[in-house]
Amino acid sequence: MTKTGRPQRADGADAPPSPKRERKASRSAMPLIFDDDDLSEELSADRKFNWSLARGLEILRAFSGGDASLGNGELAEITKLPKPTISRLTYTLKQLGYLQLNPRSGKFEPTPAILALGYPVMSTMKIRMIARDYLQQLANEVGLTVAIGGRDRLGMIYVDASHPSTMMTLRLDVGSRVDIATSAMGRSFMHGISAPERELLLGVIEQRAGDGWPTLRDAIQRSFDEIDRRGFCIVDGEFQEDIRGVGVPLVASDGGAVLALNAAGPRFAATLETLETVVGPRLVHLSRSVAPMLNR
Amino acid sequence: MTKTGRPQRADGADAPPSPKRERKASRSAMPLIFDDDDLSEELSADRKFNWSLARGLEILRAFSGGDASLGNGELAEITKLPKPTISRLTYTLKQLGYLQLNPRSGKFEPTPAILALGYPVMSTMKIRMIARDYLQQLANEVGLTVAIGGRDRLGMIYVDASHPSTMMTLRLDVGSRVDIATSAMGRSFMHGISAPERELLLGVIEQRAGDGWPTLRDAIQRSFDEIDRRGFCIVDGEFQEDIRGVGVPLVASDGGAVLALNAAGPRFAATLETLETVVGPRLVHLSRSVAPMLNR
DNA sequence: AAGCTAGTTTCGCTGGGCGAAACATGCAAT
DNA sequence: ATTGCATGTTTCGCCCAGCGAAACTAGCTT
Repeated sequence: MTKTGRPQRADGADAPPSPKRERKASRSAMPLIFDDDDLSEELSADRKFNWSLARGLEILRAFSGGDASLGNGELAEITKLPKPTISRLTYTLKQLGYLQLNPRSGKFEPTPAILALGYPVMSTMKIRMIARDYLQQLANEVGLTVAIGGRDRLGMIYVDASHPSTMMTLRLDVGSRVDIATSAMGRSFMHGISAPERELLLGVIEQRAGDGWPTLRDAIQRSFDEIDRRGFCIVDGEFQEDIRGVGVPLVASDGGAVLALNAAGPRFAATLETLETVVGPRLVHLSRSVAPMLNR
Repeated sequence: MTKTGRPQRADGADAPPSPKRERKASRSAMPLIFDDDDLSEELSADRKFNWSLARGLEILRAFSGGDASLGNGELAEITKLPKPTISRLTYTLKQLGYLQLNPRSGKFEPTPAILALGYPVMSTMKIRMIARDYLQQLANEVGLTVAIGGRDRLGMIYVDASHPSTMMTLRLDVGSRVDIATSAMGRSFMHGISAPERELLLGVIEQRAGDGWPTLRDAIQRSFDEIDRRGFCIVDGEFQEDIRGVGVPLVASDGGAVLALNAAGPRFAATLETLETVVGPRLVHLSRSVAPMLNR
């Protein structure tokens, strides 16, 4: 506290008109961006870190909250940034074509231009070329969504997803995000990374879990054990009520990229037994066959 | 020129050690970002525009050039920004998880986290929910890739794409970019927007086309005429040798969002006659059926 | 007309961001 | 080793781009 970001306009006295609110930490503290993060803060006072860029990107992320369009006020609310700052950053993003102003509502909405940013990720991931057809085939056979995901903060992002032709609901597509701690995919990913990285992640997850940590920790541990034992883990209803899924780590043979595979769907789409006896082993097999091709 | 961005460290004389290179325009001029753009510059001296954010995003865009990974030097090359600036911005993007350093090559590569930025676009576009099945059905029937696209600078970005089950090559997926001036989709889009917007765009395209403009202009005009006459246009080999496609504007009945549909593939996948008699009319029909549902 | 909500603009301050230059590092060729 | 080159990072001091409190404007609602 005490260390305010920028002072208000100069005046005679120290703080004449507005000593009222506590003045939330600004600039130097910046807890906001990493509300949901890991390696987290103490970028503060980092001469190399560019906050303007970080803040602008945080605005784009704000739309992941589920609202199709957001006004400057709402964005200020979500990001905890002061209104004039939001105003300028949204203006910039609009000029660059990443946001457009919906004239009817006076709110901003993200534009297709943003998708262009993600395209390099998709197009250069060898794994997508390699595994595409297998994913689709497996999805059709088992009647579940089969996906590949990589980590983003405390979530897993689908980089590829195949839906069975029958499934019309639960369309989690490329770019979808599932929780790293309570999903089969997330736990499989954590199993695949190095011990130090894993500890770091678990530390942040613990912090965020609060009281629920002991339960969550045990559940995660059980998933790890499952993977040790038979290569895959099953999570039933933890990530989302009525959703169950199987996860498998996907680690390049040379230790390069770490990803994870999953197959998931609504409970009625698969019995636990099917997941154990059919889907799990199939996923493990898939992971084993494509892992060697991941090497750089 | 002459107006340099920032002076170098203070010294006695005006420019003692390095009056060699011309000092390329910086900061105020900033032609670089909009090399490929439209509404373009003269954001210079705009108190509301945040350059740090713009530059950072430009770095992410640089990966669209086709290189899977880029070093700071290459990025400096591409974006025309000075090396220390690149260094700091890539550092920031790395900290935020959008870039990762490939330890083997020492270069940066984009991460799945970037896909999370685009997800809101995809998930909130009603059109995708509505048109998905139609696209897939049409794709299978005509054996071509069928897609919906929106504009990004001077390109069209696929916001949804369905491939026929038979097509393994030419997988232009979500996030793909095709030229606005030489593709059926791009021309259809231009046909759909308001006259002033269209003129603005054509102005920029003209500039960029240089000598080729008269030819290009006529070709675009012919496409517009086709759309006037029968609702769709066919472009054969202009965007890319050996690719042909059909485009149709997709305009919300209330004049809201403007998008475009296309069906495209390698020449052997469809005769011009098929495009004219079958694919074109089908696309027009599709556009008409979904347009009313686009209203906000 | 008064109140309220949402967003923009003003304004003066200042520290965050900047780039030239120096430094570090890695790899080849001599 | 030494030199040379290429790539990337750090330093350093300058200064203006970006900042936020406060004032203002525009739209609604009461």
